[in-house]
Formats: sequence, structure tokens, C-alpha cells
Amino acid sequence: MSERLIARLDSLMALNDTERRGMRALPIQFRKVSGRNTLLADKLIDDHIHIIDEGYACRFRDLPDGRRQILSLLVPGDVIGLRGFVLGGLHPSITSLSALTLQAVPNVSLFSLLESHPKITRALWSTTLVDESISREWLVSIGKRSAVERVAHLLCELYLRLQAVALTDDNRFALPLTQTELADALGLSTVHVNRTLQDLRRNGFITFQSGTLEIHKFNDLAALGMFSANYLHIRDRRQRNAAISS
Amino acid sequence: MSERLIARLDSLMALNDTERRGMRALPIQFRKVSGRNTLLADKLIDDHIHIIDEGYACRFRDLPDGRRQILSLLVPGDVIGLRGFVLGGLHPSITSLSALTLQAVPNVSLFSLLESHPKITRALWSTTLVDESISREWLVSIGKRSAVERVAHLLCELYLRLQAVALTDDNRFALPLTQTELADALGLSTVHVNRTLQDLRRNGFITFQSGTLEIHKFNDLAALGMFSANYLHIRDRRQRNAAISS
DNA sequence: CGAGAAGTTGAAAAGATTCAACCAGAGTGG
DNA sequence: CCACTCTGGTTGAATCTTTTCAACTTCTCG
Repeated sequence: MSERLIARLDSLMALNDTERRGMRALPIQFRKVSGRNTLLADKLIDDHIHIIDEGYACRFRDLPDGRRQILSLLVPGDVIGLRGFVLGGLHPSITSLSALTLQAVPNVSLFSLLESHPKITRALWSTTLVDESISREWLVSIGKRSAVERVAHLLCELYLRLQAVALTDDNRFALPLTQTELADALGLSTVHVNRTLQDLRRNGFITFQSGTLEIHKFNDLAALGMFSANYLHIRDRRQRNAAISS
Repeated sequence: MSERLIARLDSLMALNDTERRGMRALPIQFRKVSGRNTLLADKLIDDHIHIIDEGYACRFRDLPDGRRQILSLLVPGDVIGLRGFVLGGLHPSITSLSALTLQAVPNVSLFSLLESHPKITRALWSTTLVDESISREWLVSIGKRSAVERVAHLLCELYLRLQAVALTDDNRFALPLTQTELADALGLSTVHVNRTLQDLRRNGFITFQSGTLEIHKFNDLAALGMFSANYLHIRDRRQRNAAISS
């Protein structure tokens, strides 16, 4: 009974009762990952997909010479392991960025559910397409945006993603990333991220201390980062209700 | 009877005869796009997905201030429009990089085929996952690789992708991109791409003239770009045969 | 042959990185 | 309870890669 996942899929594809029931019937096992920087390799090779229930994680790639690129940030509601489920092959490396609670669903159970529920399949497919959408937006950031723009853009993205799963409080949210991790996500050096964050603070856009980020002027920050939310495919409450009642 | 698409899906998921028949029964319409730099917007809003039969195209994003980032290069066998098919919403901008022949399949026909063929669904899903895989690799390139490494990496990628659809001839293949377009794909300036290509030529890695690229020392180029092919999910002929006979 | 697009070159400037040192805070052990 | 250590954050200066600008060349094609 992974309500997180049901909510996520529902927001993408508006499930009906049969489909919800099918989802609720999936066997779920909760798994805990204790601290930061724990590789999830062992969890990922055992034929389960995982939904993040609490905490943050990231996919990353290490280059032979030690450089690291963070490929995506994973927040509650995000699904891990669909690539392996569908395509097979190697998992990208994933590591926790905080303590995590995961919901594990056996691949076989999911497989048979999908056999008979094309709409759930499309909903899950959608989650991977949203992931790709985000990857592409990161490509734009890293490829064409300046340092300040990049940071601004990422913070806006995270704010909306977390808001969608009700993890923002006013304009604040938990952001337990070190500046080094931000740098690896943004394709910048740690030092430069540091200076860029100072810039944003000095100009009153954000407060960022002890793992909490507060955005003071979202619209200005969004303008600065040339941020436009549609690539996240988050339906606001109005749209979602409309979809459900139709 | 889109053999291109069947071959593509088969290489990802090994279809059986029923599934092939289903695919062949899809109504296909061939469409031509005459030259370079033609936007495909009109083709994409009319409820068809398209498979590239011949020619090159790319997805891109323009920023408000005129900067452009190319998000992916599309070669024969690649599918366009699955995001819209599954998720709805806006298409990313796509433009031709050469004359194109497209195979158009009506969304409705595909939709009903997928309702009853979960494996075809998973195969199509796979194509979007491979796209994402490539996006992520580009993220690594743009985020962490130097200019030479990036160029080397991209050329290796293209070589293998085109080889997979039998469009390489020896170590040569058609690469009808301008240096400006390469720059937009790689997150570099045109000038710098120019100098980088000269570097690669001077060191005997490649020849690149009149739209044809020749790679003289693939392994060296791959080493230079820290290229490793698995993210492309191209099965070589041996693996494919094994999958079919199983 | 002429015009426009693409490629090439050099020099100056900008943005980001690197290096190295230093500071602040959290957690540990004596 | 306090020094001690470790991690993460901050600072300055030098350096490097890449960009920008502007001019010039070469190629392509009508």
C-alpha cells in the first residue's frame, strides 16, 4: 500500500478504482538507509524497484580520474530502478544524501500488475519521462546557463518538486546537500558554488543555513534562472481535481 | 510496415511473431522534410509519432536571450513524439539537420496496439529510457569533461549509434552538422569547437570534411573521451541472436 | 561570378578553477 | 568539560580554459 507511489502516478495519469486497488495489492517492504553517503547498490540488484518515502538521494557518475557528476536528485515520491526493471543492464550509481526510507516492490509483482494494466504502465513510463525532462533541463543549465543562473534554476526546481509532495513549509525546505554536492550536480567547482550562493544571499534571494533553504523572492529567483516550471509536469491542485472528476 | 521501428524494438526486447505482426499492421505514412533547419512543429502536433527513416534531426531548447542548447541528436531508427504520446504536454522543439524521411504512425493505432501488447509497450518504453541514458551521458560530458574530451566522446557515440543502424562505412559516416551546431550540442562556443576539431585532426584522430567524418583510431578517441559504450544499450549481433533463439 | 554561409585566426576579456590557507561547528574521547 | 579532529564552509590570489569580438578566408551554390 504505497500511497506515495499511488499519489505520484495518480497525479500523472488519474487512475481509477480498479487500478488503485491493483496498486494497493502490491506487496511493499519498507527499508531504511541510515545515513548520508551510503551507496544503494545492494538494494538495487535484488529485483525490486524502490520508491523514496523519506529523505534525499542522487544518481551519479564517477569518472576514472575522480571527477563526479550528479545526474539527478531524488526526492520522496521518486521511483528508483525502473530502468533496470524495463531495460535490464547496469544501474547507475545511487547514493543517499540523508537518511532514507524506501518502499521496495518486487519486480515480479509489478510485472504482473503491468501485464493487465496498461494505464499503470503508462503512468510509470511517465515518471521516467519526467526524469528525462529534468535531465534535459539540467543539460540546458550546465550547457548554457551561467553559474548564478544555474544555482537559481536548481533551487527553483527543488522548491517546486518538494512542494508537490508537501515537503515545503512556507518558502522553506530541507536541503541537506553540501556545497560540494551542489557543485557536482551543477557542473561547477565547490569554490564557485560558494561564491555564487553568497551572491544570492547578499542580494536577498535566499537564506541557506544548517540544511534549510529559504527562498525569499521566488519569482525573482525564477526570472534570474530563466526557470519555467512546465518541464516538471507537476499538475497543480486545480488541474488534478479536474482530471479526477472527468 | 515500419521495419526500422520493428528492428529497433526487436533489438531492445526480442519480439515474437504475434508482436511483429501487430507492428506490421500499424498504418504507416511516409513523410518528407526537405532541407536543413526545418522545424518539425507542424508534424508533431497532429497526433502521430514519427520514426526517422533517413536523415538527422535534433531536439533543442532556445533560451530567451538567444542561446541554444541541443538536447539530443536523432538518427534513423529514433522515435519522435513518445513523450507527447504518453505524457501529453508540449513537445520540445525539433529541427531537421538534413533532409528527412519520417514514418508517421497515428497515436490512436499505436495506443490500441499497446493496450494488448505489454511487451511492445516495454520495448517503446525502453527507447525512451535509452534516450534518457544518452541525456545523462551528455550531462557528464558537459558537466565534467573538457572540450576535447567532449568532442571525442560525442563522435564515438555517433559512430556507434550509426553503426547500429548500418549507416557507417568502414570508419566513416555522414555528419552533416555545422560547427555551430556541434557547439550548441556540446555546450561550447563555435570558435572553441573549431580549435578543438583542429586539435583532433592534427593528432590524427579524425578527418572531417564536407559532412563526412572519419575516425582513424576509434580506441584512442574513446580513451581520450573516456567513452564506454554500454549506456547506448546497443546489443551487438551475437547478443541479439542469442536473445532471439531463447 | 557573386553572395551568403561556414570555417579559421588572433587578441583581449571573462568566468570559472585551482591551490592553499584559514575558520566554524559538530562530534569524540580523554 | 574541554581540547582535538574532521568535515564543510570561506577567502584571496594566480592560473587556465573558454568565450567574445572582429576580421578574414574558404566553400557552396544559384
